[in-house]
Amino acid sequence: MSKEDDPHGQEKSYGPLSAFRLAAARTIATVADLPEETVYGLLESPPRPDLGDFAFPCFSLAKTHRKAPPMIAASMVETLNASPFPELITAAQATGPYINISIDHDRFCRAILELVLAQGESYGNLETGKGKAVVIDYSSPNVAKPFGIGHLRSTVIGAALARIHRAAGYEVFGINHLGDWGTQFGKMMVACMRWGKPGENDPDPVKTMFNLYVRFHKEAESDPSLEDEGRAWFKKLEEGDPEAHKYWVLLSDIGRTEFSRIYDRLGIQFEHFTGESFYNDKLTEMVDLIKEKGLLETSQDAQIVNLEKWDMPPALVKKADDSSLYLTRDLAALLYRHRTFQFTKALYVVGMEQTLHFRQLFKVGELLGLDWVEGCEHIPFGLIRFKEGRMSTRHGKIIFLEEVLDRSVDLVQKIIDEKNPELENKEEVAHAIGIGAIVFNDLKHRRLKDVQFDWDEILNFDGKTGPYLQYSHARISSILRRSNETPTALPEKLQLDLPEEKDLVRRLATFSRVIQSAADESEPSYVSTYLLDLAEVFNRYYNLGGKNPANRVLCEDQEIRSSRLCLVLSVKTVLQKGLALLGVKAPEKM
RNA sequence: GCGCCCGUAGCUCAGUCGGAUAGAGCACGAGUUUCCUAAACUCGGGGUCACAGGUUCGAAUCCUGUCGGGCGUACCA
Repeated sequence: MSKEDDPHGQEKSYGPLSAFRLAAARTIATVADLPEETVYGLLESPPRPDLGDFAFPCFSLAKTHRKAPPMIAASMVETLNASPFPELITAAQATGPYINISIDHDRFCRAILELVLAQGESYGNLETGKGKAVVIDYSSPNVAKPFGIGHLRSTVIGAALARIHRAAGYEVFGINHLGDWGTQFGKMMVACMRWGKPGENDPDPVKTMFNLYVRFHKEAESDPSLEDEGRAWFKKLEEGDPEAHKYWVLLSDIGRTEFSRIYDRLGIQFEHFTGESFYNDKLTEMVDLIKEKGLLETSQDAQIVNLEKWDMPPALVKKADDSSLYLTRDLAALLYRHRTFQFTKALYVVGMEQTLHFRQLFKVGELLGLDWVEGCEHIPFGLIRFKEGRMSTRHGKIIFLEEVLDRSVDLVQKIIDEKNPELENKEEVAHAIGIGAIVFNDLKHRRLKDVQFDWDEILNFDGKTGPYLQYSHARISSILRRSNETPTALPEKLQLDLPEEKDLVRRLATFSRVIQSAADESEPSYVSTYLLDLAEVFNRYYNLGGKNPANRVLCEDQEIRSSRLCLVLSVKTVLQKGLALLGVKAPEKM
């Protein structure tokens, strides 16, 4: 219960809501005979908005008061009602074991909407990360393989985390730790030499590489000497063999070109595009350091760090043939990154199957006495699987990301032609929605869950999807266009009396907290879920106008109309901002 | 074998630092458009929160065990 020791910190994290929460806590504290901070920490949200804005559970008082919680609640509310409420508080009522506090609705709406209108797209931003640098290693595809749907996860989760951390005030360095080094490169060289490398005029060099990759692994099953040959060529590459280097340039260029095109489509930019090869000249220093600390051992001709004490298999630093491994390069990268960026946090957005690798990596860092390794964290995520089982590039069982994007955009194109054929810049919108649907689909579930690839589901644009959010945004844009006015300030008297309106404002108020927890837990889906809830309330609200024109935003009464315009503009701002955090565009029309 | 992750409606999931009647979407059935974009909205059926113990005033949530699925477990990344 040490959380309550820091009311200031909490005040910050509740954002614009904190003043009201504090007032509620103060109110309860007077009758509960508890410190204000304790009450502040215990406050909950009632399950239904009509019950009130803050709920105080009386269970914990049962022992000291020697009474049943509902009776405590009732008698405390009686006391509260006997004298006038403090500022910002309008009502207290006992419902079972809870005291529900209602806050000053007008002041609340005014405070929130004023803030959103004033801050615009920076609404929700925090300063918790101010002065801190965070390094995010994400996407990091293997150059020798095509970009499959499986790579989408690291890419979009990492990109979202980069934006979310920026919104939380951090300085972010996104790094694409391209897999452009390692044994698999030697294997690709062997494949090229045996079966022909992608030529200069190859229309689809990626496809050619993919075929070579699959063929190599198929033939290696019956001829294991291929593997040895691959390892030998990688060793040559590391030793600076010119022929090996030539192949390396050819292959990594093909990969880089392909990936750049995909990142463009996804709207992702990296601060650093430094692959594993970048650390080739930094490996010696790393190995020397390990040796210096007396951690290096020779085992079965390989150089290792023994991690038996920590119930882990040994960390392999050098292979028997003295060439480097994934871990060697990651250790070098770790050192380099801290030196270069002085990070407080370093996130590795890499699949869950590599958990052991990162445990070993961080443990070796710790053994080397690098105390800052504490700030390093593996951010794992679940696999994308077929219904029939695992995807495997080696066996050619893969779905290309570009195919998914293409099909999605095509389908959106068709839907637009059907629903809104007059739409200008159709292609641009189709791109925004088609890509957005795929990206959002990947970010709407909690990271750790395995996801099953299903064409029907990924190309479904109804319900809890990216297009649903974009559609809500477009609806608001349409209202604002028709209104012929852009609200810049709140009207004298803010009139938002529908329960849906209050609900919307309440949700707007929690946006910064959502960003905070998404950053703290590296969980972009918090933002997705939040946006879906917000849009759902908005759409319900919007549909009220279908039955009764007085409930429309663009209603007769000028004052109500202005109030509602401010509200929906705020909702639009948050939708747009939230989608932007996830890497999804929000078109004005669709 | 051991380690990590997951198990909530037919399907996909939210809810998980314990709290009020376990919520959505998809699919299925029935409705809503002379009126702010029907990619929307409303209503309906549908649940032993994998199972068994334990802690607690209170457990989908915490602990232990069992079962089921996934991943990993030295020269791949």
